[in-house]
Amino acid sequence: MHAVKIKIQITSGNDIAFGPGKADLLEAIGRYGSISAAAKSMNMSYKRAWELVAVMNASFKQPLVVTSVGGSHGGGAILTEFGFEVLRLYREVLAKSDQFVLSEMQNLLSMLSALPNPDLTS
Amino acid sequence: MHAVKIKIQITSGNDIAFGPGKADLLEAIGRYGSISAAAKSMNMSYKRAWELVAVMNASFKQPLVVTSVGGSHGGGAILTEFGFEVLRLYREVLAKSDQFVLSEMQNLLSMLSALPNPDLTS
DNA sequence: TATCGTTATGTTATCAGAAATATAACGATA
DNA sequence: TATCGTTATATTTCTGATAACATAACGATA
Repeated sequence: MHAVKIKIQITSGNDIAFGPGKADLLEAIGRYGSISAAAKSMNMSYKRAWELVAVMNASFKQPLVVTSVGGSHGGGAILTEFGFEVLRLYREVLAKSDQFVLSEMQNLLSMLSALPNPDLTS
Repeated sequence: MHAVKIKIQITSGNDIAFGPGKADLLEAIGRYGSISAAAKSMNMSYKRAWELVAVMNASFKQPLVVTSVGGSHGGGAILTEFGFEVLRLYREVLAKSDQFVLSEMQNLLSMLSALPNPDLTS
């Protein structure tokens, strides 16, 4: 029905150092140990995932993901301790912020019409 | 340099009842007394502005903007008391949230590399 | 009753960002 | 030393959101 969507991005210069998409990707990389598998799991192209990782790594003091190429399984990617910590902190701030914003938003929400508009995409 | 960008949208069913763009538009309509003048001031097309107004008005219990067509000056649009109040509340929540998020974000920000990446769009 | 600037709404064109495709390099292991 | 799945990267194609364009209706006022 009604919802409050909050999006928090950390920008660094011209590019987005971290945000919701990168957080999800990081989590998937942690789970699968591979950029390509992570990308596939969220059906994102490998190329895009690789680019996001590159920006992240370049934006922070330490790499969040380290990759290795070649080898019997072709290579892989692992989430560093640092990366894991960034993810944890981001998620934590997001959860707190969600709660904060939602509580602050109550009076505004009460001004919305009870029923949403009909969906016209048919 | 580094910044935290926070975006708060209120969704209602499938469409976005309110958000940063609509807030700016509302403010401009209040200032200019016309959708077309407001649109022009933020160089947005009249059509787009009109659509945003339509969604807003349909999403809330009362209209935020009332329009009149024809007449010596062609017509116009005014921000209702209700619309003004929605705008005020939204801006208030946004400011508070900005502050909250920024303070919660400090440790994460300290993990960013000091210098942003070079801009490659040249 | 002609004018004028605005609201209201449909149609077409454009373009940036994303997807799709292609290809090279890599190196453990069998 | 051939294989295989992955990283790494360039190029081409597609698409969906938006801009641009067009047009009708409206009505106070002069």
